[in-house]
Amino acid sequence: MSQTVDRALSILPLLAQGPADLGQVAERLGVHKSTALRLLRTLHEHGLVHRQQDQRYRLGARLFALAQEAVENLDVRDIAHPYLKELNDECGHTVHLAVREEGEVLYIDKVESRYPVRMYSRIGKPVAITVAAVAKLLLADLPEGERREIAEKLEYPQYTARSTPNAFAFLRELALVREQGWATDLGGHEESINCVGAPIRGADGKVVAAMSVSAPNVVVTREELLTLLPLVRRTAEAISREYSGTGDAPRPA
Amino acid sequence: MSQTVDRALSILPLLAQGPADLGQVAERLGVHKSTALRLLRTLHEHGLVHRQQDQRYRLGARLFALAQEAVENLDVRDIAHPYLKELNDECGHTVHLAVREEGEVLYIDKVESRYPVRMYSRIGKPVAITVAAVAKLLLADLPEGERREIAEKLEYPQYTARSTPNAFAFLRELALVREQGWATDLGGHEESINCVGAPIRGADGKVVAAMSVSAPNVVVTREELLTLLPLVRRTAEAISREYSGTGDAPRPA
DNA sequence: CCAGACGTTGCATGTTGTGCAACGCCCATT
DNA sequence: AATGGGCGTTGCACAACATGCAACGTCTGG
Repeated sequence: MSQTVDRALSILPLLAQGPADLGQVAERLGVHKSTALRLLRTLHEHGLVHRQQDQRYRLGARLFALAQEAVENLDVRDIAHPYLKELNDECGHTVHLAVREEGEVLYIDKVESRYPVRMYSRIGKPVAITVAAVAKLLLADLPEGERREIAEKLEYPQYTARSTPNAFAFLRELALVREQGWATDLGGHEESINCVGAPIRGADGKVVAAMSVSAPNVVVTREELLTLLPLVRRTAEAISREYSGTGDAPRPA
Repeated sequence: MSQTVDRALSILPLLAQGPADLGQVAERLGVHKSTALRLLRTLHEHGLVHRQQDQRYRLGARLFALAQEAVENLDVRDIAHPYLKELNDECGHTVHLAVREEGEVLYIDKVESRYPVRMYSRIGKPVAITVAAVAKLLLADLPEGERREIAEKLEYPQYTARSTPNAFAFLRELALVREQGWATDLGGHEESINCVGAPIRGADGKVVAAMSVSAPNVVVTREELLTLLPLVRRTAEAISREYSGTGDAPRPA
């Protein structure tokens, strides 16, 4: 919509492919050299473009700094919340959002069930890392070495008969979760409570958070809860798209 | 230099701090809302800016993609070569450049000594990973878990009496290298050859390559070679700056 | 020593970006 | 249900600003 800016921005993908000199930039933009020069100068002043000693232009460090700063200031919670609420509207159960922090997995958001029977959890509280669906999702994304290291250092409390018994079983579970792209906790923490969860990924494909839907047996059976899996996964994917800044105009309805 | 582009680019750092709506952008730019709108639209079309469902603007995925593409298409060798040549001009010894690739460390550039006595090495050839200064530099930057894993899988050929004897010694050496920011190989590969090396880092601070200066005892003693350390380190830092696109107008002389 | 290529500068032209004012929309308030 | 305010959006007249041209300076290679 703005010709000047449009031209200037067109330089960036061009330089991303590799260094180029003024003449090449001008030619590929279809403008006069002096025009290209002024655009490059402006980009340069903002640090988006760097001039190497052979006088050619390259993308500059500022671009990386901006990308990094943007990621740091991005709050998954802000972005995810409306989606979690919507999911809760549709299924009625408790919805959790969790992240990994310093070797623990913490709940950072929660939308309460509309059913009278609720499960115990608190925002900011570490989750039962060896059994919770969100914990499995977050750990499953780590490289194999780290997974093993963590799994071996953990304790495996037997909350119920279905709790993950040991590191070996946990690692096998993580491998499964990693492959299938979703996770469950079927009575592993409290005998009567089941969860299904899915991962939320950032622009680089790494898992940055995990969400899950939890419900007690008295409300829905294990099988009924599992029918929600497609919905949960779709929601997680929508949050991922929004979080990573991919795909525009989400649900213009 | 170009007002329109200047204004448009000023939006980016602003959005890096967090999402903002049209009014906020216009105000902080000091322009009319309609102007800000057109700038944002242009940025949006190029994918640098993303609109979330609450209508606010954020930095978009394209920014990350650009940064990533730029890094992938950056060739350390291209950038480093003139510096290596210059270093060789100043000290006369053989200069090497190496990178890590698939668990090996490979020489990717070399400037030959001007002295008649030369050391054996070939571009593209894997280096003696347990003793070479460049190998130590590249491995020392890895996270501790990976260092240990690699060290334990390596073999430790006793090229000379000074070769690294085993994984334990190697890990201790890597820790030292990591801490001091430079590395040596004092007769560990060939009894009569010594090297001093320094790391080359990318925009994110990670070591992307390593360089070293090598010379046989018959030309300079160990101690004399070590006096070159500051020069080697300064050169590596200059390459790092250039490679990461930091700091402008390198050596306008 | 000269020719060519490249980056750079100043300037006159008119294209293009600008601010204004008015509109439409959605949400919150009464 | 009605109303007001906030926000994003649009069309337009004006002139500011980006544009291309031509000329200059510099460096490199023949």
